[in-house]
Amino acid sequence: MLDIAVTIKDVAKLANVAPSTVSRVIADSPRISEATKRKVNEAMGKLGYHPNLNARSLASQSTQTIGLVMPSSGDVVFQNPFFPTVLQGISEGAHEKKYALHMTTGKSEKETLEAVVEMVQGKRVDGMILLKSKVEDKIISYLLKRNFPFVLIGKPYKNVEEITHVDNDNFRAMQEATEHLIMQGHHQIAFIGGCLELVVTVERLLGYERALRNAGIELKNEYIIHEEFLREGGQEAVKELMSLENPPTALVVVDDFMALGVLNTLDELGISVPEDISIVSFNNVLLSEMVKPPLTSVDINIFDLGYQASKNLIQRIENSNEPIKRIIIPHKLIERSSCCHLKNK
Amino acid sequence: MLDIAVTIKDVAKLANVAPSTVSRVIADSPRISEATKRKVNEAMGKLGYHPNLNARSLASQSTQTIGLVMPSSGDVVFQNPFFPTVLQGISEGAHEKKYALHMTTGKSEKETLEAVVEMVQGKRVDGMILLKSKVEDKIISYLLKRNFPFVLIGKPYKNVEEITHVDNDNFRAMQEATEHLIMQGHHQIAFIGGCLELVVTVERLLGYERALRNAGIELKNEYIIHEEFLREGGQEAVKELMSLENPPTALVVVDDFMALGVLNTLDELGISVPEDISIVSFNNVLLSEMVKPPLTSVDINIFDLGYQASKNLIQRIENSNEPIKRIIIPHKLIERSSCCHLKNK
DNA sequence: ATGAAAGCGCTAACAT
DNA sequence: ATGTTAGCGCTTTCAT
Repeated sequence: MLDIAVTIKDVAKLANVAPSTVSRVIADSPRISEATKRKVNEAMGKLGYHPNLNARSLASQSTQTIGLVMPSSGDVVFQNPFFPTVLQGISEGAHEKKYALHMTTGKSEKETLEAVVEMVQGKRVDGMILLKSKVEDKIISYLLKRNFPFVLIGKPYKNVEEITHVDNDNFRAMQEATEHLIMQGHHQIAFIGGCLELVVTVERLLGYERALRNAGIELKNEYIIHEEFLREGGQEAVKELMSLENPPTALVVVDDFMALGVLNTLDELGISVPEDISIVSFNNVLLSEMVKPPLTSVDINIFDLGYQASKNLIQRIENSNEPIKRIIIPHKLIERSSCCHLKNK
Repeated sequence: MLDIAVTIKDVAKLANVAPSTVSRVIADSPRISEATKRKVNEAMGKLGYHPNLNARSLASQSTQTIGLVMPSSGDVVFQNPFFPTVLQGISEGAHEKKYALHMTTGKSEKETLEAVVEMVQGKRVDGMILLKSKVEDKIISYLLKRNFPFVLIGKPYKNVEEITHVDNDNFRAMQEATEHLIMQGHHQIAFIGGCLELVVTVERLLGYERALRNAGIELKNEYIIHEEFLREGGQEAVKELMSLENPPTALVVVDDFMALGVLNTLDELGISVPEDISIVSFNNVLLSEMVKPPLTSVDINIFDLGYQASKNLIQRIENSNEPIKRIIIPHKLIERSSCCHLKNK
């Protein structure tokens, strides 16, 4: 590799100043005369100088970089537009403050923790963004113990008061989605959600239950389904659900992609949406308006989740007195054609 | 931030050896006695030592990191599973060799180039992966000029012999897709593709034309459409196409998401797939099997595109004599229900 | 097999 | 306003 490796010394020599002066010009220090600034800048231009960021990071103990752990290859989340969209938001927020992103993957929980330790203690990043919290989260414990800046996207399972996090009000979002169906006359509403170890699932389930209780509707266990699906497993679940003695007339589904799977299964069963059954789903990704019927979906503003995460992380990085925050990103029910009033029988 | 910053010196002191010895143990140098290795490892464990990677990078002139420029927020590619999937592949390949990823975004071409220069000259990365090549690509020129290791995903517009790239045989892939339709009796086949400035579009268009020519079918300009769509623009295009005097009986579409848009427009027009018109699309993302009708789609193995890119980049990084390569990832036509034999009239 | 010492290229006190 | 100098924490000759 061609590498003329121009250093600060070369610039200093050419401009006839000390290396520290060059350093100050780079940092745009106020106490350098305009004259020498010009002189130095000229020299930098001539030599095609670019600072060695490793050296800078080493000396200044800061990297202008945010760390991220990607979901591992096998993870379902990858099939889903959530990850790219939140990444886009994170990237945007970082870019605005001239921060870069540093990412690694972990295939197991153990590997993931190691990756985080390497980033943190290896001093590769100034802060971290966590994409989900697990019930007993070692990464969070680790970061908390070291008092290392991080923000969580989602709601922490514990230590809520000590963790800056950006999240939706998933409880209310789901409550409102359910109420939307109730107002359309539905009483038999089933819940189709993901893994119960994820805090978001728990919150939404609670919101669903609250809406039913408020309306004086009895909760039924058979109406609650947890599936990773996007795949076969879910089909069975839906079939069972629909062959109950009293099948639901409406469904809340926690993800548009899942909803698409449900849609297909219903179609196979000869059940039509929204005539026979109404559906509200979540995320409002592009897909939801392209599918048939277009899905009524709760927009949780995924991009903003990421954007606020990096923005607030950087604030915390640059000011260690920044208080712990909980940032709630607004959601909005987008009505399309997958719901309708229950026909009176 | 709590930071006890254990350094190599602390370990050395505790183990009663010189810092250089510790360094050798970390590098697992063969000329250190097993005894001291044990001693040093023990000391590292006791102190919770982790090497400072910036210091290491500075001293060793290597980062074990791969650079990447993300498509900017506005970019269409973000709406599409291509990016996350290829990223997943890249990440997997990097992870296997213990490389991390470093990413930034650029909002304009100028910013993007600056981001690359910062990574390269700032010595933040050992090599780069480029996600697309433009016709006159300044980034490629820059990397080539500096002789900096990089691999391109896609086909270079020029300097093909000097650039390691991983790509599909897009010409053949599209030729085969078109031939598939021809074998089903279709003669009136339209092409719906993206921006002509992307090399991939050009290649596929050529493959389409070749297939038609080989079959002695006349090419019609009205049958060729270029749209970014996923959105309104495309709808119009499809409507015009279908109101031609001789509308096509089959469509090749370069992307599953686009195909979904087309499907919707056709539905509005009361045209049914595959009865009235057949469709072959590209990418074979999860969506294509969930949509109705399930799409016949060319699987281009997006994950592998990314995986091979990082794998080969790392080979090049670790051995500067590694030859320039062209890696062709196989494609495969996955037949589903969006195509059928043309009914004889 | 191990130690001593000189950098890697930068920042930041401290001097002037 | 600018120069001098001492690190940041590691790797790597060169000694021994």
